[in-house]
Amino acid sequence: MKRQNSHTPAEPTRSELEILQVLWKNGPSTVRFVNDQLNEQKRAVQYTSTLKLMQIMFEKGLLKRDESSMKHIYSAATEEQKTKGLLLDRFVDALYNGSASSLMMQLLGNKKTSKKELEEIRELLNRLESGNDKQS
Amino acid sequence: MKRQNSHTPAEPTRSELEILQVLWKNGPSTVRFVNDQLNEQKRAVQYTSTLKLMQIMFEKGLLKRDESSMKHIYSAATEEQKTKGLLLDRFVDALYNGSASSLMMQLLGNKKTSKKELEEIRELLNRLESGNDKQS
DNA sequence: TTAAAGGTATGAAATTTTTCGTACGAAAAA
DNA sequence: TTTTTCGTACGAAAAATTTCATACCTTTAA
Repeated sequence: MKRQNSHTPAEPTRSELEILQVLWKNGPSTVRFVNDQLNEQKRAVQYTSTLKLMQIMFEKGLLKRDESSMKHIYSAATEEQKTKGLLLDRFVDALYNGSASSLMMQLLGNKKTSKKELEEIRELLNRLESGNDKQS
Repeated sequence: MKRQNSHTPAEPTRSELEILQVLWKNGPSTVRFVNDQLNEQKRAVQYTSTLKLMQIMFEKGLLKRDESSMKHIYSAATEEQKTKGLLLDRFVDALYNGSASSLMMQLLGNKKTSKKELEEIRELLNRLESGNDKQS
């Protein structure tokens, strides 16, 4: 039953991430709702498949749920930013040896980054550097 | 035997990516070499496991190989930048709805981006913007 | 009160990914 | 020549992920 190592936080799989996205976007929801969203926005999937997966995610600690009513209400156990940040870190480590700037090179090299996006990024940089200006 | 849809390019799995990294870094290599690298840098894994995976990757078209000698020499079928770029695109789409700047926000918000990296990114931005300075 | 609709729980099948054992051939060392 | 070493091929087990069928309970409508 090996599943979680405490030092390696929950790692949502692709399918699990889809469910998380629905919950992050729409807030606490029933399985029915999540399943409908998936079918509308992603692909055909059976109700019980979604149910089962969400139950598993609940067991893993990826989701919380309110069982007070018969219709359980599920919600993401962790904030969107936190989880995505974790995944991003993993991704950067796996592909770019942990170097954020390497990833940037790649990202900006990919044609489809607009001038507007570049400006947003620059502003972000400015804000960051003024925010921790103390020392080296 | 469904495996590839032609419109969805080969998607290396986590383990496959590790092997690709070794090949990208060191150039065409034998299974033995790749396996040694994995054991040194990643985790204990049996020779035949690496062999098998590399054979599968060869069948999938992820790797090429030179069979002229008894010791087959494997190499990555696609360039590092191309493959990583593809994975990055997928990643940005899946998590940030395709928005590079959203990803950046996240990335830079994560505490552990060093000052040095921030500078590198800034320089990169400067180079990019001077490189296409014409108009909005 | 019965039937229908809609919910959860659960076991298991189907896939995919990962790992390893065994067989066997070629080359190198004894 | 014989043995040992080092390689590939291959089947299949193990694990992880994803999907679905079935059972059964609760609520609502006939």
